[in-house]
Amino acid sequence: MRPDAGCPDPAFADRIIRWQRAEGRHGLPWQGTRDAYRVWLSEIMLQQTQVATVIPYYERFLQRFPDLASLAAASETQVLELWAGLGYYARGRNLRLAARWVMDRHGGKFPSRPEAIAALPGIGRSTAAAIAVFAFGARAAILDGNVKRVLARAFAVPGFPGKAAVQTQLWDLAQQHLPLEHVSTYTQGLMDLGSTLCTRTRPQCSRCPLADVCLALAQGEVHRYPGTRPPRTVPRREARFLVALRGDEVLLERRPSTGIWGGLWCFPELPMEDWEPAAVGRYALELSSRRDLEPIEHAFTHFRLTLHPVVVVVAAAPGKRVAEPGQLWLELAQAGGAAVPTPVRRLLARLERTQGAQ
DNA sequence: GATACGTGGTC
DNA sequence: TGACCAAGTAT
Repeated sequence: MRPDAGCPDPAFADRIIRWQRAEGRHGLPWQGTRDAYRVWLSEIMLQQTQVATVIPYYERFLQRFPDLASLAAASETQVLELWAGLGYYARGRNLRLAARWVMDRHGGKFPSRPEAIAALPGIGRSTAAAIAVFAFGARAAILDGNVKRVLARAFAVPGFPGKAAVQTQLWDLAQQHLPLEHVSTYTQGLMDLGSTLCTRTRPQCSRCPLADVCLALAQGEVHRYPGTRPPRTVPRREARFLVALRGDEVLLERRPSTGIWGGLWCFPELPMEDWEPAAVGRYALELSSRRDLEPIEHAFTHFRLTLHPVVVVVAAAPGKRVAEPGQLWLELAQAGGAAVPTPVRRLLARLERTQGAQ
């Protein structure tokens, strides 16, 4: 690699490129293609989500929606059925919206300039750069969790990367050290380094290609970088789930697109106290029996939720077979494939077992 | 600038 | 058990 004014230290990139070729990951399902649709899909699924979790979702999604046009033609619920369990459901909703945007405004051709890519919903600076690099061979810097950790250690950048000032420094470093050539190998190498050697706990510095130049290692303070998040108290919330059974069917309701589990189908949420009038009034149910289930604990990043399911058995009303808009009577046997969040899926599976046993 | 947004793995 | 966090973005 020849010296370059735009790259103050080509040797840094060189170490990573050589290491990636010899020791990096090469067989991941989204590698070995420059199909922008596949690259894009993988980058969205990989946001805040580990590789091992993504792989089966990625394969299933591609089988069902093999190209951008098929995704653009899908309903939101169809997309969310394949996203269910992966989390951060705005990613799935935005993926579909972006596909329609590309069909309508770019004639079905995925944009190649990072600025145009970043204009699509669900795509920020880092994801846009990753797509531009891997699908179009662009020269652009990414900054994901792996890269933040590698750069914070290599250049001993103090502070929590969630803070804007720290993040700005890391973006500058990422931009400055971009090589002129082999950008995709370099980019993949940075991520591979962060995920296999330069890990949060127990980094394997003895095998690291940056060991000679890493400032954190020279200080003997690798564990201090990157800075840790300031402590936060996790609030607790409670919610009551109405599990309405009618024969072998259960009532689900589509959640608003804002807020937790947006756009997914879920048990209707009722007030914790005095829930029966709401159940009767809002859902026009005639309750013939009721039974409390064991509370369910569900932990999110930003709060803890205790769910209190109450099972009510509803008389089959021949005149009311059709659900209201936004409501759905689903056969328990079909629950496994529905666009429902994980705790709902678990509860549906439990119901199917107990109902089937009766 | 701070917070909302999921789930599963790790220690 | 609980804290922390992973191929971040939107508001």
